[in-house]
Amino acid sequence: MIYSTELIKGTLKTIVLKLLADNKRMYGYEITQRVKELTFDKIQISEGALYPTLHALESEGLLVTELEYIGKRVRKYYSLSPSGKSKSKEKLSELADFIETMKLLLDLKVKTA
Amino acid sequence: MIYSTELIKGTLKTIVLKLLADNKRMYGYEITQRVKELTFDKIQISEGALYPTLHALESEGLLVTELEYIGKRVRKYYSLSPSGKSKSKEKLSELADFIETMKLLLDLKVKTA
DNA sequence: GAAAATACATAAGATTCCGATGTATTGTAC
DNA sequence: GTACAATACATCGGAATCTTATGTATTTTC
Repeated sequence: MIYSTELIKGTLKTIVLKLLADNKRMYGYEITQRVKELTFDKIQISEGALYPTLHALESEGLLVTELEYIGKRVRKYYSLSPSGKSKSKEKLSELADFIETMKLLLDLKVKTA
Repeated sequence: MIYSTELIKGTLKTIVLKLLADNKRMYGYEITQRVKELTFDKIQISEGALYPTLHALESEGLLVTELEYIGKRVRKYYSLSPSGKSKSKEKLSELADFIETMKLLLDLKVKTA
């Protein structure tokens, strides 16, 4: 199944913040691949969506960056700032709560972990 | 908790289709109130979002309407067309699947029903 | 050495929602 | 009996966010 794109909207920031909370630092391309992996290709983040989002999170002060050279190629690592860490927790609990609400609202059968 | 608006994006059509699948027919204002009720005020659908969505679903052939007069006031009832019924099921299972995927991706602790 | 993968980025356009505004009727509280 | 809240429809400008396409360049793989 491939999700209709509108469904994924609004969750991208939360996904990015969560991945960075778990992984100390990641670079953009790595994030797209990790999400693809973890979701068995069901969610594929386009670069046109990801990079603007990363830049936005950075300018909000939630992410900090460091450049690294792999050979001649630049790689830009992102990691959470202190405020990014608390924002990450905030966003995650919001999403968890939202999912609970949607389950109630829609009578969804969601399997237990 | 009030959800950040971006989180709700992309689920409105599914919510509407599900409510109509359960309730035979509903009118716009009723939908906003029902959602508010069912979610304990956590999700409040604005009219500026709902009415265009209803019109869109109607022009896609998923909904049919009938006008009714309550005193002098017009009320527009929406109900699912045959294709609306199958679309409703489709959208619901997609959302259920998406929620599963998000749980995996984000390690969310979601309570059992 | 050609193609695929890695790795960044921007930009035009589409979609979708928010917030405000508009109109009108009906119910309620004082 | 009248002001206010609730009911009930609707549209519109603007904001936000994503899609698709494009661009540049390096590195790996076949």
